[in-house]
Amino acid sequence: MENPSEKTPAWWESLPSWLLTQTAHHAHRLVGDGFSSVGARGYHYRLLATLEESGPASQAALGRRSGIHLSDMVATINELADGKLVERAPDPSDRRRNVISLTAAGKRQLRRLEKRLAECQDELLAPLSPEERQGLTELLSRLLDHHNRRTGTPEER
Amino acid sequence: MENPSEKTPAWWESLPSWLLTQTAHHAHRLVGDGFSSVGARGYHYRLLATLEESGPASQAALGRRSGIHLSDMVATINELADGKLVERAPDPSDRRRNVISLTAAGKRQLRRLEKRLAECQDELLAPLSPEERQGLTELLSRLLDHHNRRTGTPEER
DNA sequence: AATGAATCATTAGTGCTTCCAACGATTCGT
DNA sequence: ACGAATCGTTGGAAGCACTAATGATTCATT
Repeated sequence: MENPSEKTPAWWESLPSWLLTQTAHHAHRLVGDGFSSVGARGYHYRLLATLEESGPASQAALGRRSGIHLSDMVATINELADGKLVERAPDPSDRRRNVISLTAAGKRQLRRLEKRLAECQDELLAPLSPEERQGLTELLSRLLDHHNRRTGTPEER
Repeated sequence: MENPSEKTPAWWESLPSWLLTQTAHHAHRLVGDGFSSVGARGYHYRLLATLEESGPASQAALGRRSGIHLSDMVATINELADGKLVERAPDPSDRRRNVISLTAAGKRQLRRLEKRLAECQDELLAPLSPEERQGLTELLSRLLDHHNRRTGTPEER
């Protein structure tokens, strides 16, 4: 949707689902640009952040904790390992597994990404007052929780 | 993100950009399912709705008004024309153009889609009170407006 | 201990939406 | 009449999420 130049008073533009997806599109673009300005993308950040807070772990475990699909972990780790941000070593205690761990460079990259991310939040919410920001966050949390319960985390197993 | 089964207390999950994109993901899924239950998708709805409120027009004009990229209009119109929901006729006054118009069947389909769409809004906002729904809508509108001004509608020409 | 079930890493491929680049054909501006 | 702009079309890219299949390894049950 690069060019809504001609007056576009489409009535559907006031639907919550539209407002939500379009605003999210802007958010996604902001964050994506922020990440790519340091040569990364969303999956990279999520994996690095998960690694820091879980410590070294197998790809499958990291996938579960970060919400990244097993099959996408492979490429993500490959890319990060190419840049020496992450290390992949076989697990001696379980030869099916690789143990992934964060390098010092990876930690530095993570700091950069966190900084960008914080800037993006501010840019995203620029027109809102602090109270409004908190209100929005709370409403969205409730919605997300509700829908995650219904579909996302089926409490499986 | 099908499987966040293992406790996933990732701290980034409280960031507005995350809440926004994830909630939007649910919204998108809800609406997409609603549409596909009558054999359509988002672009179909947007084009049909735009056609009804603008009347017959060229593909380029419809693209501008609906926010659908020129290159995506082709496939969208092909699909709708296959189902006789829309008609594509050469414009005698400008041989570069096609004139696209809505058929009776297209109008009926539009009514169906609007119905689904309304149902989806309700499902999407289920956990919120009427006041909260309005508050959310207003906050999102402000955000969207702000960002559209900065990037979306460059007031070009 | 043996066997079937589950887990792990990997490859390959799908879908959706948005966008870009390029192309001929046609029309417009000057 | 000329170059510039517009129109339709094709083909491709990216990001995110997900599906299916495979071989290797480990686990759980009898």
